[in-house]
This record gives sequence, structure tokens and C-alpha cells, in this order.
Amino acid sequence: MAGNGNAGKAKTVSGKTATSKAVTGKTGAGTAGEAMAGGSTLEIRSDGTGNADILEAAAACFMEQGFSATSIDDVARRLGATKGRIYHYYASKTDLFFDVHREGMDRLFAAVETASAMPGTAGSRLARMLKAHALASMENHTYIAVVVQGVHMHRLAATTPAQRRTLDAVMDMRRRYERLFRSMLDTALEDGSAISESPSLTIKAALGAINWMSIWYRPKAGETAADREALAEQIVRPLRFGFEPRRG
Amino acid sequence: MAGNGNAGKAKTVSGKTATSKAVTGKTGAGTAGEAMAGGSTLEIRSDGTGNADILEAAAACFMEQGFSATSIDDVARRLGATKGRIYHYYASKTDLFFDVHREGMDRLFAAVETASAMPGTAGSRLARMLKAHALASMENHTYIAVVVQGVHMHRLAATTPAQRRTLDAVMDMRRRYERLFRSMLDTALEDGSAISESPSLTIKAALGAINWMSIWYRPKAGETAADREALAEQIVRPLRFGFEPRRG
DNA sequence: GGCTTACAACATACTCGGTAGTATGCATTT
DNA sequence: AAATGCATACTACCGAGTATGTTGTAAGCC
Repeated sequence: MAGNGNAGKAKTVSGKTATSKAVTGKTGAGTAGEAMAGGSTLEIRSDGTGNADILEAAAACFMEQGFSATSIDDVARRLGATKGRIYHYYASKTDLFFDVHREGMDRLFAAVETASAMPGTAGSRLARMLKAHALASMENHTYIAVVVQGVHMHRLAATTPAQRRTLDAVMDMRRRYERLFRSMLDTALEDGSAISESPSLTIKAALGAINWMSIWYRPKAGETAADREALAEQIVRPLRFGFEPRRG
Repeated sequence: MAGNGNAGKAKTVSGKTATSKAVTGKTGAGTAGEAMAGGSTLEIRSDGTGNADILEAAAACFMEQGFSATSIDDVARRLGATKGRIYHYYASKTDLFFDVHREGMDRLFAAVETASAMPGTAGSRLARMLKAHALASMENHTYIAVVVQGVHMHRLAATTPAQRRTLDAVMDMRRRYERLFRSMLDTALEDGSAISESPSLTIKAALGAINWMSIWYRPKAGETAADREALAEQIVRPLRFGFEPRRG
């Protein structure tokens, strides 16, 4: 029963001893301990028609009220639906949250990896990545707000058994993401296109400055892509050059 | 009844139509619209013997689990006490949260205002303030984690009537705090001890980078004051000089 | 200095609304 | 006719706030 090849419809489940719907590892026979890129341990429906709306509504609710203050009924209400619809796709509120988180991370990865493949010195590529990160954070700010919240989810959802696994996968995703920036900085340090006394903290400072946008940034009415572009540029500039005047 | 000079014991209350304990504005007859530094609209006991422990426990719980996931019983359990003790001093969970928030802001103000009074160019004083902010954030990281959460409290606790006032006071405190940095940067821009194309975003980036520490920073076992000093220095440095190499 | 009174500083016991999760019903599609 | 894609109805529990009881202690009185 568990592990049949039916890849058409898999409810997002985490733990539980239930009989029919407990499907923890789905895509093929995943050996425990795998950490594939992009595909976490939890899974959604294949065609994202129904879920996209749910994800969108959930992301908005989680952003506005936070995880625990958001009720499933809140999400359903925003959808113009009821709990039944949500629980048809997700086994628990936590699973829903993690799926929003995963979606957000996916979008970040896509944006930043594209930027990292651009030509130029490692230093300028790092700047591009930071700008891409800022831009993606603005364009998907509801999802990214959830991603930010997810950092705190260390002990919170550690209740269910295999739910812990999905959380580990999410945490791993975060680490890999930060490593993307870190390794680019290391390259830049080697070829002299960047300087840093403590690369780890330099990255944390830069990413922190941008992630903090999820606190204060809200899209203005009539905001254009050019506006966001300018904003991203202006938030990255002080990180590149600092506020100390340059002489020479 | 309301507004008597009894400054010895005032329960922290926000709204409510209750008879005996509704004391919203206490220190003298505060005209509505005042924005005094340090003294918010809500108030605690004068001698902080009993509350200090409550604040400490509450800050720890709020940091670990967040506001809405923390129950009053959680705080009481950490205190080795019961609800009764907490509700003896605070009228609601929200009031408790705001008091932790206020305490955190008070400590930040104290640290940064001291730093801003130091000699040197405006640019170097700004750097000192940022470092002081980082240091205070580490030394009071439980409280500061609550302060960070407080940013999201816009719509959340807007339920009770006069509770809204205390929230406004808190928000005002935050703005004044950021303005401390902003005006110092403006001074530095005038005398040429700092550069910035967009002062507002430069401040947001710098403060964001440091505030983000409340996400990843946790005191190590056996950590010394010198360790924190070094950490503060290393987090501020990239903000001053950037990661782009300086020529000349 | 004893006695009482009153209040502070809690603990205990209870209410009651909200919420996660479940069970089931029902229409539509395949 | 079987499964999908929901909605409706129900349960069980947790948690905020309240009401009330209990103990220590300082104050007033003689």
C-alpha cells in the first residue's frame, strides 16, 4: 500500500499512524537519509491547480497573523471555502505551513541561482545574487514572510514523528541557500574581488539586511517593477560599499 | 479613583470596564497625545522584585515559542508558579508582552544613547551606536527577540480599546529609536563623515543586519564579554566598509 | 506585646470560547 | 460505480480570563 507508483495524487502528510493515507516517502522508494535538492520529503499534488490558491491564501494569512495565530478556518475563509477543502490536500496545519515555506524557498533558489550564473567577477556576481534575493523577496513577500517565520520552527513542530524529517529537509534547504552566497564570497575573497575579515558574518549581515525587508516592506499601490528594481539596488549598495566615505 | 497619586502599586492594565483595577494613564495627569521618552502609558510595580522574574520568564517563553504559541501557564511553569501570580500583576497576556517589549526597548535606548554621546565624527559615532545596538541585542537577546516580534503586532492586539494606545506608544518608541540612527547619519552626511545615496535605506539595511542577529545568535556556553565585543565589531565592520575592495 | 483587621501575594478551581482534526454526506467527474 | 473534490456536522481539547480561597504580614488599637 505505501509506496505504490501512483504519482498522480499524494496528500501532503507528515506522520500519523492512520491506515490509508500515511504516505511519508512518496517519489519512488526513497531510502531514508536522502537530501535531494528541490524535492523535500513532503509532497503536493502534481498539477497545482487546486493548491496554488490554497498556498496563496495560506501564505497571506501566515504573513499577517503568524503560524499559530492563524486558524485553518482563516485560510478557508480567505479562499471562500471551508476546512474540508484544505484538509483534502493537507493532513495538518503544519504540513500546509511547510509547503508554503518550500514554495518560497524554491522561488528564492530559482532567482538566485540564475543570478549566480551571470558573468563578471565573483564580487559583482555576489552583488547580483543579493539583488536577486532582494527582488525575489519583494515579489514574493507573502511567501518569504513565511520563510522568515520558519526559522523559529526549530522546536515547535517537533511533535509528530516523520514531520521532524520534513523539518530537517527544510532546514537543510536553508543551509544550502546560505552556502550559495557564502561560497561565492569565498571565491571573491580568493580572486580579490571582495574583502572581509569574517566571511561568515559578512554574509549573515548582508542576508540579514535584506531579509529584514520582510518586516518593513509592503508593496505600494501602483508599484512598478522598476520601483522594486531601484529599491533592491539601494538596499544592496550600502552592503557593497558601506557608509564610510571612500578616499582616493 | 483613577489617577490617584498612589505610585506604589499599579497593575498593568490596558482596557476593560472593570471597576477597581482599570488604570490606563497613571503617571500624573497625562494629556492624551503626549510622547514622553521612557515612560509609556502602561505601568508596572514600582519595586521590580516580583516582576523582574515574571518578565524574565515571559521573555524566554516568547522568544522560544512566539507570542500566540506561548500560554500563560507556560510562563507560570517556568517560574515555578501558577497563573494567579502572573494575573496578579498583569491584566492580560498582551499587557505582559508589551511590558517585556518596553523593557527591551528601554535597554536598547540606554545603550545606544550612551554611545551616541561619545566623541568623534558623526560617522564614527554612528558606528559606535550600531555596535552598541548589536551588543545590547546580544546581552538582552531574550528581550530583543520579543522586540523583534513586536513589529508584527500591528493588527493583532488591536482588539481592546485603550490597549491600542499602549501599542501606539510602543510603535512610537520604535520610530524614535530608528530616528536616533537616522539623524546621526544625516549629520554625518553633512559633515562628510559618511556617504549614502538613500539614507533611509542605509539605516534600514544596517539596523536590519543587526536585528537579524536575534534570529541566529544564541549565547554560547562560556561566552565572555570580549567574545560578544568581537562579534559586534565584526558585524558592524562590513556595514561600514562594505565587501567591495577599497582602492587607493 | 497580644489581638484583630486588612490587604498583598499568591494558589486552586472553574467557565467558556476557539480551534485542530475527524467523520460523514453529497455532487461531479471519469 | 468508484473515486475525486469538496462542504457540513461533530468531537475533544487547550488556553485565556475569572472567581474565589488561603496564607503571610504590616497596621492599628488597647
